[in-house]
Amino acid sequence: MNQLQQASLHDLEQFSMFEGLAESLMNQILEHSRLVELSRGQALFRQGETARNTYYCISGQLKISRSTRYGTEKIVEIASPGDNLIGAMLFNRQRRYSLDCRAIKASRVLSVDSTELFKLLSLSQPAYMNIVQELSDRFEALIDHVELLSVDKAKFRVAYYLLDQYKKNGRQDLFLLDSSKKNIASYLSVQPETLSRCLRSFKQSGIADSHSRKVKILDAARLENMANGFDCAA
Amino acid sequence: MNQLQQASLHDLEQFSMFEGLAESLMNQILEHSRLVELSRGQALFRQGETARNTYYCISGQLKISRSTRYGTEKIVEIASPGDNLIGAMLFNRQRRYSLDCRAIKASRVLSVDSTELFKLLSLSQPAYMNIVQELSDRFEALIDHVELLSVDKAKFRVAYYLLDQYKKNGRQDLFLLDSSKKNIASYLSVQPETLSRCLRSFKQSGIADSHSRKVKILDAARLENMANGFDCAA
DNA sequence: CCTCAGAATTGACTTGAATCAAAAGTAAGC
DNA sequence: GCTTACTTTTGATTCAAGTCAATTCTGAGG
Repeated sequence: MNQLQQASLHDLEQFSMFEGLAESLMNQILEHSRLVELSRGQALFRQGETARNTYYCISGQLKISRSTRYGTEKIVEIASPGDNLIGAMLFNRQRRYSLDCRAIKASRVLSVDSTELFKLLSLSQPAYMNIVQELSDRFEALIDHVELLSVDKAKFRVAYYLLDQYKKNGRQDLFLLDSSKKNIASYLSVQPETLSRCLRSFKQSGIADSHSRKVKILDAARLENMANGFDCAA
Repeated sequence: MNQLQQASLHDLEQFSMFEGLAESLMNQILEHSRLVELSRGQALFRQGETARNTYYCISGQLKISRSTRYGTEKIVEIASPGDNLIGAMLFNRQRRYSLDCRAIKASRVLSVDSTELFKLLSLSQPAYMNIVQELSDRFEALIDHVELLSVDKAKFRVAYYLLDQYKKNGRQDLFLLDSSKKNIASYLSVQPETLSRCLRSFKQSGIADSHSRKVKILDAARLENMANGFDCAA
């Protein structure tokens, strides 16, 4: 975990949490910020550790996961540039990280001292709204994930995921999966074998073609049906 | 949905979100509060509706659930007196409720105008910390729930739930389930039949006895093992 | 450009939870 | 206290997903 030079205003500006803040405040935040570089596979923080810093992904990709009491790893989110690392944004009573964070690719991360950050943000009305907004949005995304996990059919979950990625890529027929299938399987709480078989089944029934990380949506309407739990026959 | 008289300071004081606030602020909040009474089965709000109010459970019991796109209902939380109704606490970008809320028993609820509440709370440093704290805690509880749902063995989920209830009841051997088994099954994302069979299996293997809502923990150590994914043979 | 560990696929098999159906038990509201 | 609707239990069956094992593929790093 390599520490770099001081962060710049430009680094801060790309995160919605810092939107609309006075420049003087931004500069104060900057004083408690630094950039951190991670190589592939390196851990940024582990669940249970004292939560000293709040992190934001500048470049690369990181996975945020829970080490379950069953010894397995459940990926809760795959963070890309522009995302804040949710595991580190929370202020639980014990001031400990409740999730693991590890770089999937070589990554650069903005690190801000949590105590100082909250002290500064609490002085500013827009900053306060940003935090509440961010937490609310994250909460809501997690509720959506709970809904997804409550569906017992793997095919529906995979369809929903593909549809989601399709929408995120501006409904381009052709796009790339944002992570390895192993990670996606963990995110969807299915086994990699099951994900593989689902994708094959989509290929056979002409819904979506896939090869390594490339995905081609062939029939968006049917994919949508599948994601909504219809079209069980496919 | 019957509207009652003005709420009192005493009604507000039992919620952690209002802890440590100046009395003048509390009185201002009170001006935008009212009490609402619900009979069994009545809806308080539905997902998609404009989120005008923030609600707190004073008495009774309410279920907070997501109507899934598969047409099923997934209970996210069962709220008891002292809980705020999480579905109504969020400020998502669309200002809409993202969950359903319905009374399980006849209930009394404190309703506060969201816009005014946030305006008032944002002026106070302790109030700001309370909100962030509350959201963080809720988020973390939801992460725990995601971990639970990621376990595919129903027996482990049920064991975890029983253990959780056991702890919440001060490790008393004998306690009552806080809701119907149908609701608990929905919360655990299993079918009622499966829950029933799990409980029977615990009875047969001498881990926990149960009869209607009464539960008696017979072997807490084995229950803990089961909740942690061991003791598969039982 | 090669090498090699990890990722992905595929097949065979097992298991456990969903589903359907029917009976028994509860408790809410009159 | 009765009635009735709903909840819970139980059994039989089905089928989807996990598991295990073996092979192929891929891409990260030297």
